[in-house]
Amino acid sequence: MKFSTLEEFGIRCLVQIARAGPSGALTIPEISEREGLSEANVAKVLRLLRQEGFVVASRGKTGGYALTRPAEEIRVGEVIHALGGKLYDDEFCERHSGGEEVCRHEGACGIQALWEEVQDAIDRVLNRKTIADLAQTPLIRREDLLGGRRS
Amino acid sequence: MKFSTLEEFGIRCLVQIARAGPSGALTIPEISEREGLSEANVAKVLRLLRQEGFVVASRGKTGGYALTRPAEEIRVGEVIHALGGKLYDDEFCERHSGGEEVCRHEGACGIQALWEEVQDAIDRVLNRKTIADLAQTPLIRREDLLGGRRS
DNA sequence: CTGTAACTTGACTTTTCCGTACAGTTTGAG
DNA sequence: CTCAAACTGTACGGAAAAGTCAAGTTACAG
Ligand code: FES
Ligand code: FES
Repeated sequence: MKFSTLEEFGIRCLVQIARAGPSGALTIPEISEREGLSEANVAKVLRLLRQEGFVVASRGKTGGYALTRPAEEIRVGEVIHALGGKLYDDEFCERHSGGEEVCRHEGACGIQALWEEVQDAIDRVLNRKTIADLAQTPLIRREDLLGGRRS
Repeated sequence: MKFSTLEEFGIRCLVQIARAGPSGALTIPEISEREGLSEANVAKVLRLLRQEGFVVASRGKTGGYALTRPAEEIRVGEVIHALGGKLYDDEFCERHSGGEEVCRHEGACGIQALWEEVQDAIDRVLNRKTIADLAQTPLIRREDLLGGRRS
């Protein structure tokens, strides 16, 4: 299983904006440069984030994107959910018309139960992390990792 | 995020074979009919399952697929892992050449840590379920669900 | 005012993933 | 021996995702 690029890049962009400070903002070129993505691609992701209400854009020469809420209040799960949909939705079982009645709507499908369990496990992890948690990196420097022992 | 169809169908096929009993086997047309998938697609999935060592095929007029191990010993996580790869692998960070050193190999990347956490949560759920668990459905009948209260 | 730097939008191209088709090989029943 | 029923492998076409491009709008600096 894997995340879509929209989901991943969405998180990355929000984290970068969060690092600009509580009332700071970043432009598309800035985010592009810092995250190593093309400007066009960043623009596409940010458009979705704006439509979903996570960021606001100001136009013009001094424009940029800013968070609509404090980074501490944006749960990662929200973003993933808004950008990527669910693993198991209500239509899921409808798409299978297998010959066995038991795997349709009889409520006794092991696959269905397992999928929901996985979805819950993922959501639990994603919902207890916020963008702020990801934004405040420990900022370990290479020197600390290598030569921290002596000298 | 979502599972690939190979991952899902792989599980479904193994569950069907498991229901044929410990030493039973099923043919492609049988699985196809029971699971509601095309025969060509079932064949494709089973080929991978065979190459990964989960099933053995016997050819000829009385052929079919059987499990190589008891269903109780096949963990769902194994199958997903063999068919779909990992959410976060070692090359993951190499694919990002962002401008910030901190999100490359400095060991202080919040995204990387989160992804691993999600991967672990998924694996925990998938590894405590076996194909046998999914194969033995409670077989709840519609009457039990509706009129179990009286009469 | 004017020009530049930024956001906005839709369409387009590329890539990847799925499902299917088909031509082959094997095996056992009759 | 013959043939039908099964597996095996490759190759093709469509659909969805991912990424790109170009033309337009907005707003501030100067
Ligand atoms: S009933 Fe939904 S997957 Fe089986
Ligand atoms: S995602 Fe790997 S270092 Fe940031």
